[in-house]
Amino acid sequence: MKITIKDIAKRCAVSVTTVSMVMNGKSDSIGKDTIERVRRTVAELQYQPNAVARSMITKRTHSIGLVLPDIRNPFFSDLAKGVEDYLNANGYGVFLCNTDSLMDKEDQYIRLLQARLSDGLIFTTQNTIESNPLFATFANQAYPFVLVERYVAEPCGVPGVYVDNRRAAEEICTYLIERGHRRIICISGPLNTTNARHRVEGYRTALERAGLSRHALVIEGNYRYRGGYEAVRSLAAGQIEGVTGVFASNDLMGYGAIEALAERGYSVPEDVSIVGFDGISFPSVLKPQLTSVYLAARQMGEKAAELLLAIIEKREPDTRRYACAHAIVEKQSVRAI
Amino acid sequence: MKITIKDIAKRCAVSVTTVSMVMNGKSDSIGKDTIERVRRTVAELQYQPNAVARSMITKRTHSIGLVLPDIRNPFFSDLAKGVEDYLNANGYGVFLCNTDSLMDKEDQYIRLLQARLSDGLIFTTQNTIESNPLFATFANQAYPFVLVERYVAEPCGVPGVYVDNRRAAEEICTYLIERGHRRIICISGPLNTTNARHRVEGYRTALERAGLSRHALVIEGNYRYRGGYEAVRSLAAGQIEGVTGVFASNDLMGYGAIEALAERGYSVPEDVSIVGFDGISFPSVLKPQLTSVYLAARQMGEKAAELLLAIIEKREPDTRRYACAHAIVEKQSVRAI
DNA sequence: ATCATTAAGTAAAACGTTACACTAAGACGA
DNA sequence: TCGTCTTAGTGTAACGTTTTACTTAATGAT
Repeated sequence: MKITIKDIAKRCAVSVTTVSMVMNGKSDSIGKDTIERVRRTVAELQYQPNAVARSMITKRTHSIGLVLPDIRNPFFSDLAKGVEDYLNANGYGVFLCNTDSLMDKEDQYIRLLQARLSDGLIFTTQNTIESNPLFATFANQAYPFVLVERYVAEPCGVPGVYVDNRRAAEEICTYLIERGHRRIICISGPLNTTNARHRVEGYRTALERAGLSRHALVIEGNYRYRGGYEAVRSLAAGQIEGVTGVFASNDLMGYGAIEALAERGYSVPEDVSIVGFDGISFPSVLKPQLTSVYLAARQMGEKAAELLLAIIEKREPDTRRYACAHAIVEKQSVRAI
Repeated sequence: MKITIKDIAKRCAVSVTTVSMVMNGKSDSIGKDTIERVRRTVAELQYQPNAVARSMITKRTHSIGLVLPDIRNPFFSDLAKGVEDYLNANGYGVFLCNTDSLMDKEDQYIRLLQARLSDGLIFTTQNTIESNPLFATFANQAYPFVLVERYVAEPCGVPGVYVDNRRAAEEICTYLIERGHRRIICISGPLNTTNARHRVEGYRTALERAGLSRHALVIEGNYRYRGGYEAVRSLAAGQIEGVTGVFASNDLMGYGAIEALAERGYSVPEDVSIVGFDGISFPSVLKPQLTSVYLAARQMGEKAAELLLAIIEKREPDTRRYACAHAIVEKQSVRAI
């Protein structure tokens, strides 16, 4: 039999209220010796308050949900580590939810978490957030949640941690242009996500400014290794002819592109230069690694966790948005021509 | 106001019992039309049973804890994905707990999970499990848990998913020996963990059989990139002279070793061959990747989850141990001499 | 006409806490 | 002596379910 607060109360010949107060540090009006007696009994019987019963009253579970496409993507495992570190340090637990970028798995998870056990949600889904009807539900119920690296149409005022994808993409593409590249193609993320669209916009802006718009070519990918590989394979000979630069909307696709390029006889960076986006890191002896826009996934996770906790603890909605800095990190995938 | 079972009952003019029964499919003795009426009202008001209240009675939270050193290590994120996929498909949630290989963080987490919200635990900690007093606690309370890739002294009969580390290590070292290597050193994991010790034993056995014991040299690492790097740096010139083979107890350390070797002027695999252990995977265009013992982390996770669920659902202890297959996968880090 | 059986429910206890509104006893000042 | 304060608590409702044992009305068999 699991031991309960009543057992402690009985042993100490006090009321359960007293024990509860001692346990929760609300012992202003409890005598020194009583406190001591309760403490000793608790230690002796190894009493642990039943958190479920406590949640029943407090309406708090001290756990939150982290919804992301796939923990195996280093970007997300970094992010998850940031979230978990921050929340753990603050007494919260983290529910891990991989959606595999599937809309229904995502919906299912959200409902589950909301109904079940979580005080809030951190969201990094790949899906088109704008169209998700659950958003309205959240807003109505004032259910705390924070977005990471995903946008929603402005009117919503959804709190979150964001990157200036337009600008970052423009910068990294300009970086290629400054190194003499003229024909640059873009492998984008799923175009139903706002962040993918913004990255494409940045790409277009950079080309436009340099008067290279006529060479613009966007191939839609899926943010996966295989997607980058397929994107390059799908190119007609005429489309790839003369291309010296590739902008991949995330690093994983960039690596996939390198593989497909190699199969077609182009080596990186000798024949074609590639830049990526998100800056996931691998053991540094592995080569070639992508020159990329580094996104500080871990810090983003920490910031998101901080924001969510603030919302949960204030018990009122918040619409803050944190911009997350980005920086170009040079590796071995670009050659100046 | 969150809507409750009472609201539904009132609207339908039935008792809460009836609603509860309909919700839980125990509707053998409820009329067709009543069921229909309740269902419609539930859908209409978007009622979701409060899982905390339910847990109060059923003593089940339908969530489990996954305790591991660091989700950013690809071995663990693969494993986590396996765990999560299986459990999610079976209606369970997963609490993610990174211990950073710190004993106190681990203890803290275990207590938290046990008291709080989880029906069981999956354990992949780096720590010396044998000495953890919590083990006794588990056994006494019959708290369901499963170990993955960690051993405990036999008498305990702890259920889990295991690899035959001795044999696998012996095999991969023999693989090196067969390719002509004579002077092979070993970078081990923390020697207070059983799996690290077993891998060292396998290494020693392989050398012994080939009559090479006099060349045996074990340097203790920590299963991290940096640890492998430092291990090689710590070698005296005389110790590294003539070495042509390195057995790293996990891949991350193997990559770290490559970096340190490069700094000392040895290239892999031309001057020194390296084999790893666990077979974590990176985008395949990155080179050189380690020839390693592939461990099927994801399947191990799935199997562990399956085992845990079986234990939880049977409500009785289990001592099954699953052996997990291993296989040598050849990449680019070994040269025959 | 009576009894047993079945179908369709219901009332209330229980789960283990916390929160709220009380109280009893003593001290202190006037 | 009375009234007020303070100290050190206490009793009980409430949280939202599930579970158990019970009820009622209709039906069918004898």
